Amino acid sequence: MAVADLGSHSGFLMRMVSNCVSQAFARRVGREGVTVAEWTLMRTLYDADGAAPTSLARHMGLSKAAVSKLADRLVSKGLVDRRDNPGDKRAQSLSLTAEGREKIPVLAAIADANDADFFNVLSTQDRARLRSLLRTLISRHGINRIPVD
Amino acid sequence: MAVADLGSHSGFLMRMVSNCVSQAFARRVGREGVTVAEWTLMRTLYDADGAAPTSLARHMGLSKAAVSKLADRLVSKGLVDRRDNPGDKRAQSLSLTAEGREKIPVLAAIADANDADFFNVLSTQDRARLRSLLRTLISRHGINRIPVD
DNA sequence: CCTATATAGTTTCCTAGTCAACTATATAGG
DNA sequence: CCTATATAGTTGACTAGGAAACTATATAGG
Repeated sequence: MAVADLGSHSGFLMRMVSNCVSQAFARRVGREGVTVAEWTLMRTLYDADGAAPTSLARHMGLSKAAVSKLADRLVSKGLVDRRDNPGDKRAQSLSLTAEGREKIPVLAAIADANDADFFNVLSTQDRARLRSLLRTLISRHGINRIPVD
Repeated sequence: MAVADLGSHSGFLMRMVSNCVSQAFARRVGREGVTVAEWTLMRTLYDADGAAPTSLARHMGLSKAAVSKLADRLVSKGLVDRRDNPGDKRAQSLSLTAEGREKIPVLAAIADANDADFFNVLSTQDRARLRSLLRTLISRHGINRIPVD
C-alpha cells in the first residue's frame, strides 16, 4: 500500500503555514498584552457590539466554555464589559470598554503588518488567489456562520 | 483610522480553514486512538527511522519538551520505541514498533480521505494552485527544515 | 398553571502545548 | 587534563482549549 507523503496533504501544509503566521502574530500582539484569541474576540465585538458569548463562540469556532474563559480574561484586563441582558436573565451582552475600543486600531495595524510581512513574498495576484481559495473553502464548508444576534 | 475587516487578513482565513481541517482529522484519527501530533510524529519516523527527538522537534515545529512528552505517550501506547544512542549517552533514537508501523497505512488512508473530503470542493486545478502557494510560503519562510540526522 | 425540555453560561477535569530550570553528557580551549 | 560551555532530554509551572456535568432561566404543551 502506497503511503502518501505528509507534504502531499493540503491540510498538513495549511497547518504548518497557519501555525507559523499565528505564532508570529502572537509574538507581536503579545507585546500589547493581548493574545490572538483575545484580539479576534475584540475585533468581532468591534463590529458586533453587545453580542452574546454563544454567538461569538459560533462565529469564532470556539466552544462556549472557551469564550466564557476568554471573556473573563478580557474583563479582568479592562478591555471588555460584561452586562446582564435585561430581557433574558440567562443571557449576557459583551462589549468593548473605551480602553478596549482604543486598542483596536493599534492591534489592527499590527495584524496588517503581520499579514503583509508573511504574505508579501507572494505576488499581488497570488495573494488575491490565495484569499479567494480560502474564502471558497470557508463558504463551502459553512465555517464561521455570521453572529446574527 | 480604517480598521480592516478580520476576513481581509489571509492569516486569519488560514487559521479558520486550518483549524477546521485539523479538527475533522483529529476526530477521524481519534477513533484509531491517535492524535494529530502523534500521527505526524509517526509518519515522520516512517521515513526517518531512528531520528532523534531534537531533530523531530525542529522538523515538526514543536519544542523539544513537546516532543519528549509526545514520545512518552507513543511509547506507552506501544507504537514507538525509544532507545539510547550508544555513541552519545545524552541522545536517543526513536523508531516505530512493528505495531506502529502497521498502523501507518491505515492512518495514511484516513489522512487521504480527510484531505479529499475537505479540498475536493475545489477543482483539481485550484487544489494544485493552493498546494503550490502553500509550498511557496513554506519554502520562502524556511519553515520545516529537513531533519538531517 | 405546572411540568418538560431547551438554552445561556460556568465549572471541573482532561489534554497538549510553551518556557525556563534542571540533569547528564560531550567537547573545545587554556 | 580540567574547566567552560554547549547540547540532549526531562520536569514543573503555566496557559489555552474541549467535553461533560452543573446552575439558572425560559418556554412549550398538557
